[in-house]
Amino acid sequence: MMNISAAAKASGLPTKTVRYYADVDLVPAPARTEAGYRAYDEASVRKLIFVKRARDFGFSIEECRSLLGLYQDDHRTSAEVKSLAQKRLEEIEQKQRELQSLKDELTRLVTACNGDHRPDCPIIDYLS
Amino acid sequence: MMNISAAAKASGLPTKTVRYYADVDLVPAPARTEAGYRAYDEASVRKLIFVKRARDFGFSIEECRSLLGLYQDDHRTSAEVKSLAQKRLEEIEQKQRELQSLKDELTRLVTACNGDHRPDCPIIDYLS
DNA sequence: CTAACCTTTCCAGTAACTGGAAGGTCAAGA
DNA sequence: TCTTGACCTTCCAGTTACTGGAAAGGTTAG
Repeated sequence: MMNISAAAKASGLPTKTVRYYADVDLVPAPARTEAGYRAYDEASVRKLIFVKRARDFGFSIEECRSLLGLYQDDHRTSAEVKSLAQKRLEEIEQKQRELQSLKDELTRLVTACNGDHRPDCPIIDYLS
Repeated sequence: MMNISAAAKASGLPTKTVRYYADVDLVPAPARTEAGYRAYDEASVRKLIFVKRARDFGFSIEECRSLLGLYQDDHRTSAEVKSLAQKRLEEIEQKQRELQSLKDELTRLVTACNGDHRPDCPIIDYLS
């Protein structure tokens, strides 16, 4: 059993975040010491690491909750997991398309702008 | 002079958002009626439209505040505006790189996953 | 024993709204 | 004139996923 900062270090998360995950019941501490300190075991640390990876992939806390449920469920099917990952992939692709058209438009404006000391600016003109 | 819902319609923003922009002093209502209703003129509506465009471009409220300052300043230089736009462009490019590597990794996992009724799942394995 | 460092809970703040409640205003129709 | 419905106002709370800080208590090394 380790205390919260050891669990945080082992999972690569800030202590505050580990406490937060316990608060929202995503990865609760499996036990408390006499003094009320959270005590984490190996299994919980693995869950913290799992959640950190999933968060880095952009899964929301609620999606992490689902994934964690599947992670702990020996009877899960890979189809269930794949479906969540595919949903996330589509979100990423949608975001990419949005960013690209944004970038194209902004690039055109930046290119058209002299960027000198004069007040004439196609960017401002476009926004107006 | 028009009331808030007319200004909202003219700018394409929700009424709540127009009120919010007034609250945070981004685009204040230029006047009030006797009854306390916000009264918007043409100039303010133009500012609302300007802010909406800039927000659609992903500029933050604080960046909009700067842009609006430049928009209203006849002595601005196009260099000032261009610099803000370029900063935003770099942020977009950074986000694009992050999304791409995320997508690559997630795509590999999704491809490797059978997505069938069996519990074996490379996605879960990877996250663990 | 004390200093340093750990832990706890709770409260507030972040960005940019959004929803809702309670209550005042206004224009049109019976 | 009264009422109905669509406006408007302010204020409070909630959203996401933490993060910072305060106050108070626990633990450990010297």
